[in-house]
Amino acid sequence: MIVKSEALTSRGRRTRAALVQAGREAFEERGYDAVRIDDVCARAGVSHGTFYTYFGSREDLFREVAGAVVGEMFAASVVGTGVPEDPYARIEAANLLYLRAWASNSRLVRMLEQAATTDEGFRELLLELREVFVRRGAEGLRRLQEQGLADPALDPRLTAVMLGGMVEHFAHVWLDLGEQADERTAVAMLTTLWARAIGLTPASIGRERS
Amino acid sequence: MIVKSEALTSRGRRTRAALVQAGREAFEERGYDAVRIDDVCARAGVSHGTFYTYFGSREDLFREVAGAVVGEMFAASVVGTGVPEDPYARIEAANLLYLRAWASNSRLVRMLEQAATTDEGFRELLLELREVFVRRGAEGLRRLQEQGLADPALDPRLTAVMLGGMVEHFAHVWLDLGEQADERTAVAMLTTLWARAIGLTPASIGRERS
Amino acid sequence: MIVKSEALTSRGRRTRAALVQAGREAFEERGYDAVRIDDVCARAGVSHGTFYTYFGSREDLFREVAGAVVGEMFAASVVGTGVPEDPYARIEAANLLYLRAWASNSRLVRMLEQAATTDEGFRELLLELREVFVRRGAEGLRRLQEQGLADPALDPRLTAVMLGGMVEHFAHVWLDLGEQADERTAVAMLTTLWARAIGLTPASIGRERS
Amino acid sequence: MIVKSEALTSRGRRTRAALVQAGREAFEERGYDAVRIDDVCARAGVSHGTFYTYFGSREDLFREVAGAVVGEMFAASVVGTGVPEDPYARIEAANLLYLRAWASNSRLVRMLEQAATTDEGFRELLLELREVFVRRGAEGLRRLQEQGLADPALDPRLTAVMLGGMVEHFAHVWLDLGEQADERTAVAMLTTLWARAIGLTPASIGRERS
DNA sequence: CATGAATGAGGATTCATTCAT
DNA sequence: AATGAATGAATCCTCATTCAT
Repeated sequence: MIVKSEALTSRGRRTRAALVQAGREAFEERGYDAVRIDDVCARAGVSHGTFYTYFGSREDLFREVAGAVVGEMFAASVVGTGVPEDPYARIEAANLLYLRAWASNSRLVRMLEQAATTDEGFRELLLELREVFVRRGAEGLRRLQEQGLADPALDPRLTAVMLGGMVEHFAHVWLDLGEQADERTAVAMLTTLWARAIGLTPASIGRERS
Repeated sequence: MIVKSEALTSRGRRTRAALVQAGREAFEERGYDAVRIDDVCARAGVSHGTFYTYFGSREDLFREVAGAVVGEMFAASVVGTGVPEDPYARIEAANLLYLRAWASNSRLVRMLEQAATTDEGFRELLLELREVFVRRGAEGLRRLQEQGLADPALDPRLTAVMLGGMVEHFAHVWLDLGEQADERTAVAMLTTLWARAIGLTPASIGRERS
Repeated sequence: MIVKSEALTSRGRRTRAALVQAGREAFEERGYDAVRIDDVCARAGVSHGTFYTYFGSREDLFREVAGAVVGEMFAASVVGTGVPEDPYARIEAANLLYLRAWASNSRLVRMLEQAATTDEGFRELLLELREVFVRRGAEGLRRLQEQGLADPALDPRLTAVMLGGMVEHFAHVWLDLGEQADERTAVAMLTTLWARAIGLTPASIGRERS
Repeated sequence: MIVKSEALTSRGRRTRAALVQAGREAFEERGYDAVRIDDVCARAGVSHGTFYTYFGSREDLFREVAGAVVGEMFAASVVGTGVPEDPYARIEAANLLYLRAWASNSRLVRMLEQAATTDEGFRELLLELREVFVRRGAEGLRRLQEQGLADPALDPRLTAVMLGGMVEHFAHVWLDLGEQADERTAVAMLTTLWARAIGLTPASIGRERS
């Protein structure tokens, strides 16, 4: 079902936003299947009837929440101004953003993964999300290859999938499974492994620890 | 309450095994929350009353299934006889086993991850599973470092977590999300990235494509 | 509580009429119990809050619609000018009007019947409706009996109830249940059966097929 | 959904029958739309969960009830042994059965009519029910025509539809709408009208009041 | 041991109705 | 007059679990 959102008064918009926010928190805390619609309503301070004014089902709400999360991750992944010139530093900056983006939404993304196994729409959203990060990684590598700074034999996409996966997965074991590490060390390590894996040339690597 | 196999007649043992098998298939196909006890019983060809002769709840059954899966993965992760001497080939062999082990149980492991967010017992099982692979990776790296074949500055455990995560995660995107790659290429790529990341010395890398 | 038209502005009268019309269509199409107040409002192009400005409930609305339908049927049942002198032709003309009147409101009349099982008010309206047709039929028969053209032994009311029922019921099976017949044939047949049943004398019947 | 009825134990059969009986009474008393599943369960003395062991929905239950009613009407419509030889008496006997069959199930048949407007399955059941009575009437007429006792010009089916409708409809107004008449008078009247309408020859009619 | 009938807590959903704007 | 957001009573339906046979 299509999420209802057209033509709302400001009061309506507020209520709707409260439901989305409450839903997001509930999903985070309890996981998709444990969330009861009445929980969300109680959290948002509305009656359960009101829920159905804005959403047709829990899935509808999750669609909305997932969309918002993906949007935020897109926004967060954009390397802002002041990109360093040094390739190594650039990889490091990207990894920091990458790690944070996935870490701060770890639970919801995994719920999206779960939903994707059942629902085609969620699957597409998930693939779209991954694609953004994969593409960014692949393009970064291609640029380095063109500059003669990285191994030209590597397939950019597959490399990006694998190394990106390393970052994503680390975000998960780090935050969800309690693997001990401080962020600085983690990012440094991920960057070292990434840089070496793509064969970033010694000239750059030389600056690694300076 | 799980009735253990030991106390059962052979008929009982057969029924129990049928339930575990049916449960495993059902979990694989539909995901934890979507599995109804009746589904499992129908698949096993027993009445739902019988289920409670052997298991106290769906969670009990899943515990059993998860235990079996983890056991299989342990077994599968053991590099058998005829380990190559060449470090690169050894990494490659390990990666192949690693990839296959995770790929063939991807769905169930992710269910275990999900269950781990709620249930302490499952969390421990999951950590135990990961630990086996992390340890194996860390020890391999430590040996290479001792032999002077890998960068001695790398923290073995963290490196193993990250590079192991790369393999695990690739298994997931490859099989569950449809990322295109054939196994041979994937393993070669994972091995290249892994070897370079740990700074496997040129001597070995030189043999990479021979 | 029904707000009557008299106290309304012209805008109000228009809105009210739109609701009645929309309700009539909705009842026709979906049946009493399946009609939601929101359906009616949507069809009338007003918000559901507005409904309660004019009607207190769905039943109120149906009361209005039923009243309008009954009124139309009364009007339609009046044999207009140019009544034929020939008794047979007169019966035929009446049957045609009768058939059309019931056929064109078949669904709503049956809803009224349904409503009548529960609600005394609807029951009275229904009885009133039937009474008009029964009386007309009974009077027609009495006149023929007085003229010596019909069997004087027949009880006029009971005869009218039964033969009128034949027409009503045929209207239903013809239009609602798909019994095949063209209007001309149906009316001819109903008239033949009616005329013979009351023993319309040969003098008249002789003209039947001329 | 298909009604579940296969492979029941005797206890199950008893429970199921209790639900059907309770449903029948509830439908009779309150009408389809007013029947709550819990009402039926309370009446049958079972919990509402049990209802769903045997039926998937209220509609399913009604299907069953309607089927039973139609079956009974079929059985009741069969003119038993000792059929009179006299055509008039035969029509009278048939009308008595006809009237009783429809009168005793008037409410449920009208519910079936209502259901038929929405559901194809119910429509077919209704048409089947009508067809049995229509055919019986048409065949009776055809026999009389062959024996030269009834007007050979009448279309047997259409005549049966119309005169049968007269009986059906009278059953309704008599029992549901309170039209005053005792059964004996009603049957005599229906028979007189029916016999005359088909032009039953004076020879037979002569015996009418003997 | 196995069966399957019965139970009822739990949760989803609808929709008539109210009311502040 | 009209709006549409909010409400919550009323129902439906599922499914884990118990228990007599």
